[in-house]
Amino acid sequence: MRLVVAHCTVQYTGRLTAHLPLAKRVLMLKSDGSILVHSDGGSYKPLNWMSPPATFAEAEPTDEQADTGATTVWTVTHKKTGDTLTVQVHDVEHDAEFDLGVDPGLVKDGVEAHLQELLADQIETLGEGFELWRREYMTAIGPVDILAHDAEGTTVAVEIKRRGEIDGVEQLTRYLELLNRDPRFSPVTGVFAAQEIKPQARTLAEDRGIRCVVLDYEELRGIESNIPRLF
Amino acid sequence: MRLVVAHCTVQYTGRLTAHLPLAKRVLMLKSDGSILVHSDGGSYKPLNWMSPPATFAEAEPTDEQADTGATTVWTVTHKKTGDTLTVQVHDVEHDAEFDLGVDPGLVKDGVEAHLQELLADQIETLGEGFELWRREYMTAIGPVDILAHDAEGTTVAVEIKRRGEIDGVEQLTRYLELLNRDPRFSPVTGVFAAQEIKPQARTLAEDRGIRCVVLDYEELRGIESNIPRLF
DNA sequence: AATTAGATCTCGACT
DNA sequence: AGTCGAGGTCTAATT
Repeated sequence: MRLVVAHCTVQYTGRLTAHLPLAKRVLMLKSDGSILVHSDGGSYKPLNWMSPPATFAEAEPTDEQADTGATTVWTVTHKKTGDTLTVQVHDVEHDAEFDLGVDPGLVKDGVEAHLQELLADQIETLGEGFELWRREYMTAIGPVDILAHDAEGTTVAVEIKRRGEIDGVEQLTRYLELLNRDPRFSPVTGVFAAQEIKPQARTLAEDRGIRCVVLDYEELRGIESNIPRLF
Repeated sequence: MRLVVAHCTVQYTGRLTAHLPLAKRVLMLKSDGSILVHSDGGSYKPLNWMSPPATFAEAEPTDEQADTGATTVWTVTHKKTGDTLTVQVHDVEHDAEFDLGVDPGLVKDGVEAHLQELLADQIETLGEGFELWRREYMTAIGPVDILAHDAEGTTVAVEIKRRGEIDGVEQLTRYLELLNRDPRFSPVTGVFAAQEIKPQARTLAEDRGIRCVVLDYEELRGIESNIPRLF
């Protein structure tokens, strides 16, 4: 991994052709030959880049390039498609190399799936007398997270999100419409359960007669962990 | 823009929760409060990040954090969603700040659009007696790049790409099916024109009776530039 | 290896 | 400000 801060121009030729005018930028050269060109703004997407596998070549500028102020020219070529990125490096402010090793990588803590598991195991969180009926009940328009029965025996469809937003309410609404057209289930009531429910989503849900329940992840997990398990 | 190379752990909480175990990584802190966490591999997408607008805060580690080796703890919070990224910085190998200024930004050289212009102006490139009829002819499924008539007066639909691949042939095929169902046009023949045509795309096109034409951008532009223009 | 669907998508255009 | 569509998409999972 090499980090360079320098004035540079960049030219890309591949699926499209594009160029960056002369300006000071950060150039990140990875050991697989790939390169990222970042400015001090934007999101995580670089201004320009070359993805791996790629070859990196450093060369003296041509007379013409030297006349414009280039001191070095990098040519990065994609090994499969032949796409090229040409960086004309002008004055260099910083140039350093680091050995990072292989990264252990990102671990995603599947909170939504875990919430569903925990709530299914502790369905009485939604009210006394609740009984779990199905998890991931498949319908024509997708799986309903949880189907349960309340104390009166009425079917309850539960949609679980980590963060409850409007699209989650819409999703549950579609399930409810479908299930309510089926005499085997009708009438079906809805519960929108999330760790956090946005005001807009709550308003929409309650306006549609859907109950909102804020889940306490730590509490659900805490209760769970106190229950001895055999495996 | 601040560049740090350090051993660190990272925790993200927002739409999902995820963490990165202890390892040496590059941390790019932009002046809008955003941060990118890169390893020496992968593509341009960081292992973890926080997009702007965000606030950056640096604090002493708690005793517990210090016990695991953390020397500083960064908390990056998204100003609108409240998503947080927590970086526990352990030993620092490199830490430098740079003033990059505002980047002039990427300029896309619209080669496909330009190719279309040039070919429309020189439609006889496709054969003697060809005459341009329409550019960007709008249909229910999208615009056909060029509609022309050949020497016999038959309608010809032209699809132009910088790089001719299978999806381009599929696109042209859909246009041809549609146009051939319309008695005003039928019969319509197809021309797939590109600077470079992949073998698979050529095979598919010719199998469907679509003619392939490789365009020479420099030549088209050269001829064009020799024609005097008034504006 | 090729295909498909999701993404903390990002990004621009348009309403 | 939201919505829609495309991307040099990238990424992981599946065939």
